[in-house]
Amino acid sequence: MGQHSCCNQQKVKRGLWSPEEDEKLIRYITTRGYGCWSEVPEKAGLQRCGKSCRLRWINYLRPDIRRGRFTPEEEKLIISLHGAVGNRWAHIASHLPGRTDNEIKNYWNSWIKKKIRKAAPPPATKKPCTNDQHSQFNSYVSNQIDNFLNNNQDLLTKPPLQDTLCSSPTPLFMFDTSGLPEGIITDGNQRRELFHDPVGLNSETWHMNQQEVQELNPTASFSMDSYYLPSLINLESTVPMDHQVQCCGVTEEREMGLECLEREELMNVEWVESQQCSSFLFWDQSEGLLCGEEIAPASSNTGTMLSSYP
DNA sequence: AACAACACCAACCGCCCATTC
DNA sequence: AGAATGGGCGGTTGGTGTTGT
Repeated sequence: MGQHSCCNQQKVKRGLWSPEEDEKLIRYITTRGYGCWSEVPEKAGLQRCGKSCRLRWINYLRPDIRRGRFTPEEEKLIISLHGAVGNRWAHIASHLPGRTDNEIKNYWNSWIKKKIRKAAPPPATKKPCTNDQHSQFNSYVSNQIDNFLNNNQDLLTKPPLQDTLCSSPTPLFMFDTSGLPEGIITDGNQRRELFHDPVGLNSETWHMNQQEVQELNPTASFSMDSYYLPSLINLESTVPMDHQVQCCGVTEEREMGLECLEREELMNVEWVESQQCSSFLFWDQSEGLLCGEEIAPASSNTGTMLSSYP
């Protein structure tokens, strides 16, 4: 297919938008709304392609855009979400009201570049990888862990957690959840994963999502009766004994989303500490990074740092 | 003060997918 | 059914501002 027809026109202007163009686009959108973007340029009197107009509006002009530096809370949320879903910028952006996918992507890329530049050579004891993809992915996850640790120094002073997180010889993998309907999946005899949209998270949302799951798959089952810390509950009851599960938390109180993952059995778990927390990263001995976030209400006294040893 | 290197980020590109014809 | 179209998304580029020498 190639380029969009709207962008084939020779007369379309490219490059930075002038204040006059912005004004035209704002005036048009605020009075007429946006339906068909390909019609916008002509009707708004702009020498741009519709796609360019759409991008300009979404990434810069719309009134609910939140500009300025990312707050530490936003940074941590991005880290968590990126750990859970990877480069799905639009998905991540949907969890940060007022932020655009482009902004988050730019932030992440410049941040990664910075980290890579600063990164030390990999330790010699690191398990060799079988292929380039594996290597790239391990490096990628290691960066995430590194970043998370850098941003949570105060939480990572406990030797067991710090040691196991930083020096684990285990190759890291992440479950591929792409292609699964957001909200959930269950497959009966393998691992079950539950996801639900954190936007506007509340018990109604949670129960509504359970209902949606049931509609999607009548065999789906739910072990929690509350949306509080379902991941921990499920991990504790479902990860196999010979698996190592670790969790580090973020104590900032904030509303966050939830990526919840269930495993069949979880034994031999040691709750290292109990304190309030709202964000977690989970590792599994064989699977690596499992998921990136968790939610806990301010009043919760559930545990935050979890580690277990085979 | 001048230049180079770096960092940031707006904008574009190209691909994919859903919808329409 | 299949081509055309439009919207959305992630990757990339290039201009500009900032920092370092």
